[in-house]
Amino acid sequence: MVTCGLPYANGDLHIGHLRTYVGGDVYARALESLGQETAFVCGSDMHGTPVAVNAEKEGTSPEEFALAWHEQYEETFPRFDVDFDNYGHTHDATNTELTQEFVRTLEENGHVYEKEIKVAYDPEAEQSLPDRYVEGTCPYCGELARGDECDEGCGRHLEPGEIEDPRSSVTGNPAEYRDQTHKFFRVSEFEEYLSGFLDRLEGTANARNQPRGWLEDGLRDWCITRDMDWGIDYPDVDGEDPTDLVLYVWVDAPIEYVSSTKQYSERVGADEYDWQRAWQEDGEIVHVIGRDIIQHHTVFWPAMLHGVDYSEPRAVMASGFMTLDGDGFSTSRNRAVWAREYLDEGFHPDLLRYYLATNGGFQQDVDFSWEKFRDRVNNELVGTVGNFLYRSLLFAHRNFEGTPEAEVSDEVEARIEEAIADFEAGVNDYSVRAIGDATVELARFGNEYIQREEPWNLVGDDDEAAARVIRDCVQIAKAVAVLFEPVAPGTSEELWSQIGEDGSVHDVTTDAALAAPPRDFGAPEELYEKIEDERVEELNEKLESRVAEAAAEEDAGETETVTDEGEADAESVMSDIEPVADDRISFEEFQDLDLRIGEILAAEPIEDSDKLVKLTVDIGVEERQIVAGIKQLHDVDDLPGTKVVIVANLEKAELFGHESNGMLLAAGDDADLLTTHGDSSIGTKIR
RNA sequence: AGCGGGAUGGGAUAGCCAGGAGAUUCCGCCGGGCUCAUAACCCGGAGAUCGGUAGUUCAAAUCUACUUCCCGCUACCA
Repeated sequence: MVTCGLPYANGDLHIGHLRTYVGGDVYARALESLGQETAFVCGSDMHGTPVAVNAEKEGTSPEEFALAWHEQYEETFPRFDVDFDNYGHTHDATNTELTQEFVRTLEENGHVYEKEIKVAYDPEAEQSLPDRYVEGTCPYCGELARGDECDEGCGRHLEPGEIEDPRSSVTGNPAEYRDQTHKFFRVSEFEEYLSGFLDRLEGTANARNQPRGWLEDGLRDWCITRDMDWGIDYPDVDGEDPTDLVLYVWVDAPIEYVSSTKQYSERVGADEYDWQRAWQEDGEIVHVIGRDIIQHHTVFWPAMLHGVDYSEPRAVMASGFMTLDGDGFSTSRNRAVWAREYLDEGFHPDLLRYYLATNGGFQQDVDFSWEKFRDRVNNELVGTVGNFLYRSLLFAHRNFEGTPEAEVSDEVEARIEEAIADFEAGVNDYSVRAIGDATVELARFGNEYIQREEPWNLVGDDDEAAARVIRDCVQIAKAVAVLFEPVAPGTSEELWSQIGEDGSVHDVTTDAALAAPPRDFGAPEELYEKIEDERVEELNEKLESRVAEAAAEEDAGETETVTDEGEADAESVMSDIEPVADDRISFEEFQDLDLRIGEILAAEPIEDSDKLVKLTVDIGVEERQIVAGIKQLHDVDDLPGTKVVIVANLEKAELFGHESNGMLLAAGDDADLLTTHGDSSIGTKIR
């Protein structure tokens, strides 16, 4: 039983997200290759306040909003060969019913109680304000804080009602507190159980260790209801509806793992896969998640499972995050490589799968850059794996029209067995990386072997010896197809048919790696293609200009329409003037800035852009081309002759295809240009 | 503040749980070979006292304690 953390139906998928899904898919496929009965399920996470709020912003219903994203995910995963046996969503009937059943059982077993708590309420908008929809002053450190946590200041968790001067982060209205009865899950009584559970838990070290500290601090009971419309209704208990609240999103989200398995079971029949056996009897459950949701999968979720007498997870594999050229992905700054963008660029999914699966330990953070991507594809997939396969199979085809009549040597048989053992060890260690590396190392051996045996010198001289060598190489090629299937399902399938095999490599087990290949096959084709340097440059330029453009738009004060986060918006509601940054810079750091007086010589608007203007600026020592987001705010024809202040040593950027070599300083949304009052000459340094 | 993860030749990484010849792989560098193959592949070499200190041990990258520096989490970002 393998599951992947549910994607939250609130935005596009980028390749950082894919790390978890590719990891889960590789792991599930590898289990199947080892002959294990496996179900691999997932679904979209539809509920929660961000979906409700973003739907409202777009003027649509939460259901419609979430479903649109759900459909996109459902379509995207298969394109990366992430092949779930079932992909559902938390709002479907199966999950709604099962979630309510879970909660009813928890109630029956005495794990839930009611408690009156203070809830923030916006009297003007007539709505209650759950979680982070409240902002105010932290009672401990006096910093601006969210309703549930002092995120900027001391980091303390805040109980409802604690925060001072509460305001709605949506409307800015002052909030008041009202008493409301909520349901609480008695997590605290599971402490002992969970402590034992963590001792038994397998998977990555971060997932096993991180929750320990939390447990030692003592668990707080968990409020499992929210006062909003979007979500799964709190179920009837004893025939009565005890509350008109909905369940907290983290209650119904993990239950989707079970629901999705149930749907799979119902589709293929319980003989084929029995969800109840998997979840309530002797199933071995492996959760593959991102490391940000470790707590939910190692504390709340096992407690819930235990509370309803289901099986506990055997392992949690928590992936590290991804960075892009060393910095974090940022959806709001459009600094990301999007899943669909990758495919639109025409890259084979196997290339990214290989990179994500083997570029570092699963729990390690991994950096992505197009350069690194190119290097690994060209050196390892093309140079090592692809080259070995192509040279071997081409040689076999030309000289023997397929697999030569000969026995596999003991050496090669032993080496393939070793690769299978490595593969299996990777599965047992929850190491996606080891699973992938086992095959690449086998191919590396293949290259050494063919080089050492030099069959090209044997042909015509000692055909029998040549036949033996090539027979070995074809066997290695077949083993590569079988063992590389989890990481590279698409190219492995191609390879499988290249060596003349019928059926699908997805259906065979690792035993097939040692079985004889078909006698005849045709000329092979190259499985992997090199990525050229120009291509990498192109991709980097695209990324840079996109980021620069997003930054320029933000500078121009156009963030309102950007759908995500909402937190940036919230701040502007609180106050029109940004507070002065707490972090002071040193005088030396200030001196790093090369600020100069310049004069605009020429200005022309950039086509297709709302606000960008291309300027030629004289900065004394030279003339510079600078692109600035000021078109709407100034009459472009009036700009020449204006003295401005520019940052001369800012790194170059490309915006809308135009190089910008420096930055113009301007104040606020109106792009009020900075200039001088005296007669400082052009090129004067500002200090 | 607490907790988690990390620190390994110039760069990037494996090994650590189950201690054992001065350590993996990829890139880069130097030299050689081969010519079947996608200017690819193979062989050899230079280069690291495995963040630091102290300990356990016949033996420490690996275990223990302390310490420095990065990254993250702390209850809704994969």
